Amino acid sequence: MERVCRELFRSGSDSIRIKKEETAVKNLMAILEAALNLSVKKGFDAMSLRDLQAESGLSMGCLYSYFPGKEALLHIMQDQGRKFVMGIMAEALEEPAPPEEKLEMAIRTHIYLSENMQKWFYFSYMETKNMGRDEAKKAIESELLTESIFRDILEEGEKAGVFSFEDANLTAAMIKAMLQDWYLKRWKYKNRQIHVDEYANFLIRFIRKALVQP
Amino acid sequence: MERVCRELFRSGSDSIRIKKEETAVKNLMAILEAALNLSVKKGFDAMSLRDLQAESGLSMGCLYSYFPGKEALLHIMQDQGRKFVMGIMAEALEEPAPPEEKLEMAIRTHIYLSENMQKWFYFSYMETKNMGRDEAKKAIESELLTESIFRDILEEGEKAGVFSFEDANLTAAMIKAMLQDWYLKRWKYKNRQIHVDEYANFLIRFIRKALVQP
DNA sequence: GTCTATAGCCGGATAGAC
DNA sequence: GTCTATCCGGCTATAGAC
Repeated sequence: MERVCRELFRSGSDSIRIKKEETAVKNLMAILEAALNLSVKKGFDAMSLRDLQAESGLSMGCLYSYFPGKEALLHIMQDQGRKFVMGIMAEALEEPAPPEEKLEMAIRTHIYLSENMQKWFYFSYMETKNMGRDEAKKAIESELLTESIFRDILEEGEKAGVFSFEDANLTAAMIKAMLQDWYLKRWKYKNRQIHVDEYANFLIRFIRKALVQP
Repeated sequence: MERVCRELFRSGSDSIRIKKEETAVKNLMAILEAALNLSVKKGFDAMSLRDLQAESGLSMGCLYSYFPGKEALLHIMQDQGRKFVMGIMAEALEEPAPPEEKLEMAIRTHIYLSENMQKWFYFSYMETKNMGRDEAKKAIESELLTESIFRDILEEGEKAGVFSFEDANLTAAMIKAMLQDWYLKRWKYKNRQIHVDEYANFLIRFIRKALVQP
């Protein structure tokens, strides 16, 4: 969280009117944390800036020296989160490896990442539709990029003769759908006391079974 | 749609102040259709009653003689839709059949139902979090009920020796996640020109592969 | 049954004191 | 850098004419 906020400050967004890095980062953290909590609880639209003021411990006027308006805040949250997530995914997959290992690595990385950033993933998914055309486009591109990571691994595996499937696109889409269930239906898995390791292990085996020739 | 609205009228909800069935049903259809369209486009919260007035062709005052307030409208939409969907699913699965056929029947019914009622399914999923405690509970129960339909079929199949899997609950959850992708990511499948039959056929084979012993 | 007009409130945004 | 006070527009909801 601190890493994200520091980067946001240093990116030199002219909407931040604060000069001192330490105070800026500290308050940005309070703001984004509060906004995420409230958005997940009641939805970004339903969250008023007065709610945000109370939850973050800052005043109305102070909020506005960190972002120029409510809509801009939504974009900041989406953008910064996306950059961070994409960075982690790319980092995890940069070393070459055989397709089976790479698939497992990609699945595990995504699940553990969405475990640690569960609120952001949930928020990002649910609020995509409320964004303007250009921002919605970025969200879609991001979804397709993640999906293409899996599609590429599948195709590599097919060439190498270790995977067999009908349609790489559809298979990748199904993998993505199953990954998303982990952060979208968290209440369900919590109630059933399914731990993240259990979910990841199950999913890897489930997918592997579907990837072999009958 | 007409069927749902007529039933809503006849259920004798005292919030409907209109006496003549034909006018009531006609207007209810206009209202629910408009509300669904607007909710899907911009979200239920962001839809104002003035939007609804314009889209439905009725006046502000008239709207209020069909439902007592905006929040009540949300509940009506959720409730009526849920009743209808559950009725169809139960109807489709009432006849006994071997587990393999039953599984296919359940998957197809759900996919084609969510194809025909795509907007309602999308709306219902996205707006669950905005509802009060009691209504949210009903939505969760409904999700678990659908899931249990699949879990029961899986367990029947395991006893009969035709299916083999690690965990019935998790497997059912994964099936549900893949069914949901069809109506949640409709833009994706539309762009790729994946027809509903293609999706259903693919999914059935994909799941079947994951249900056999390696 | 349906309409228009209006009450009353709440949210986003800003000005300017400290 | 942060606060309080205030403006203004849009929202839900209702009253009462037709």
